Amino acid sequence: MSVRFYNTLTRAVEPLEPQEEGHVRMYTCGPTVYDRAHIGNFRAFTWEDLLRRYLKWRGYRVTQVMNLTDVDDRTIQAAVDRGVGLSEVTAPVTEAFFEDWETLGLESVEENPRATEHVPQMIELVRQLEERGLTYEKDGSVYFAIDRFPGYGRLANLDPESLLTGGRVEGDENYSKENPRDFVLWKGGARGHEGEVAVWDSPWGPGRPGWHLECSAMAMEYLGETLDIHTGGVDNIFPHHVNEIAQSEGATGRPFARLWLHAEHLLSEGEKMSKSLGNFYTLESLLERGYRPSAIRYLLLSAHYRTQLNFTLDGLKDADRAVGRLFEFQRRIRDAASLADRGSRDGDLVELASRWREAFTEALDDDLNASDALGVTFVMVREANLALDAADGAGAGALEALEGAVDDFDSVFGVLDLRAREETVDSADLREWIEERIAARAAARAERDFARSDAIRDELLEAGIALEDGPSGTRWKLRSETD
RNA sequence: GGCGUCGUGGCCGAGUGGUUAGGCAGGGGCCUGCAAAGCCCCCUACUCCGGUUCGAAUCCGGACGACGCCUCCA
Repeated sequence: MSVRFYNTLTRAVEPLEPQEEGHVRMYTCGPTVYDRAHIGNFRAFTWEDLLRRYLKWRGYRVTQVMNLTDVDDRTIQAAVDRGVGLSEVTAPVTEAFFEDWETLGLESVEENPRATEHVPQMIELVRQLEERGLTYEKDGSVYFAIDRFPGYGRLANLDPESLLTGGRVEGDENYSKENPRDFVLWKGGARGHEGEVAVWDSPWGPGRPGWHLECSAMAMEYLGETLDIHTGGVDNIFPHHVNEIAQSEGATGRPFARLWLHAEHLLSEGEKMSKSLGNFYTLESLLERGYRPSAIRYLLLSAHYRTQLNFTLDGLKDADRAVGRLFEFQRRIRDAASLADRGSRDGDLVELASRWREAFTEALDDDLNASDALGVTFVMVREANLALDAADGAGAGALEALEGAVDDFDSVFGVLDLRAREETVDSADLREWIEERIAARAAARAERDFARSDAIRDELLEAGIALEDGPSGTRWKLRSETD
């Protein structure tokens, strides 16, 4: 079986069929950099990272583009409110965004184009739409006439005729549309303070691009007229993606994207996590509370991307323990690998690793079923632990196979790598002190002076270091602050 | 009102016709100077009411409930 996904456009699961054999061109709706992203925003980005990593693991070359929307109503408003230029608002937010990105172990994508650096491409796109007679101009603004684009709203399963009969009809009251359902491509003029922070020349006079336009222009600039995959959150389906389709296909006459993938929301206190409801956590705030990036990443990935995931601090603790179990397993395999070959069950374990790989692939091939993939991984962990517990457990071949399985797992999920980073103590002085204390304790234990031994253990614990005595000596690790 | 998703054991969360999901918590055991950590074992659920079927958490109908979108939104 091949890799397949639920396509919002057709409401069916379809195989991935890149236009170019083995090369997936993917566009991801990125952040509007007006304010720090919250963990709900990062659910989508983390899922997209899983998608990217999985496609690569499956042997595809991936070219992924994720935009940065650095001009829109909110960024302009923030700049005007603070009396500064647009970039003074967007630059620090963008920087913080990529810090969080890095913290969650998200891979860099091939291109991160900024809207403000692609205004000429957007203007060109509007010109093409104009040539095709899909637009009209009014008071220096250009609008897309949805009546002239057959199939408008198909992605959202919307009937154009009934659009806006029940919802908000007012829309953007600063602009005068022929049809309230039309959307603006180019916002003309320099009304109020807007002109001070965001204005470009255009064939229709000074103004700025409308929302939606940057994604169409930049996606086609870097990936061509037809994308293999377009991703985003479900709240982008309408109007954003519907309008992207209208703009792009209106201009090129060709399908804009073959597969439309949408991530469901993170819930907080039973409702969509959002800035407006105030029920959100930023990554920073979670780290301040002592939660670890590996746990956050794991929790975000542990539910299927098309189901709403209720985000709780208790859930984060559970996730931290689950990552710990995997991390311990990896450590066990690596420690065992350094011991003498003693195995007689290599065949079984090599076969276990191979069965795991098959089940893992099957799960993720099926619309990126991460929960299922985690399930089969934990089954492998249990079975392998069981075999390793046996006296004649595993030899070099088996350990290599298991280590390979864990590496494969993490090249897709990326949580063990984060955990390893978290467990690292950078200070050489501190490491030296810990080793010295452990040696002192070992000496005390050798003399069976357990009072002194326990005092040293308590001393280290006080310093945030937990000791673990094992068959091959004493190991130490950092205590999780949420323990 | 229109469109859509969903209701699984203490919690989280897969599964779409018959066979163990999985994680966390909880209980028991092994290991240990004692611990901790780790490992193993146990814990068998599917909102309700009808229907189809030899058999339904899974399909169909209905009820109730939750969440989202309907031009700020990952």
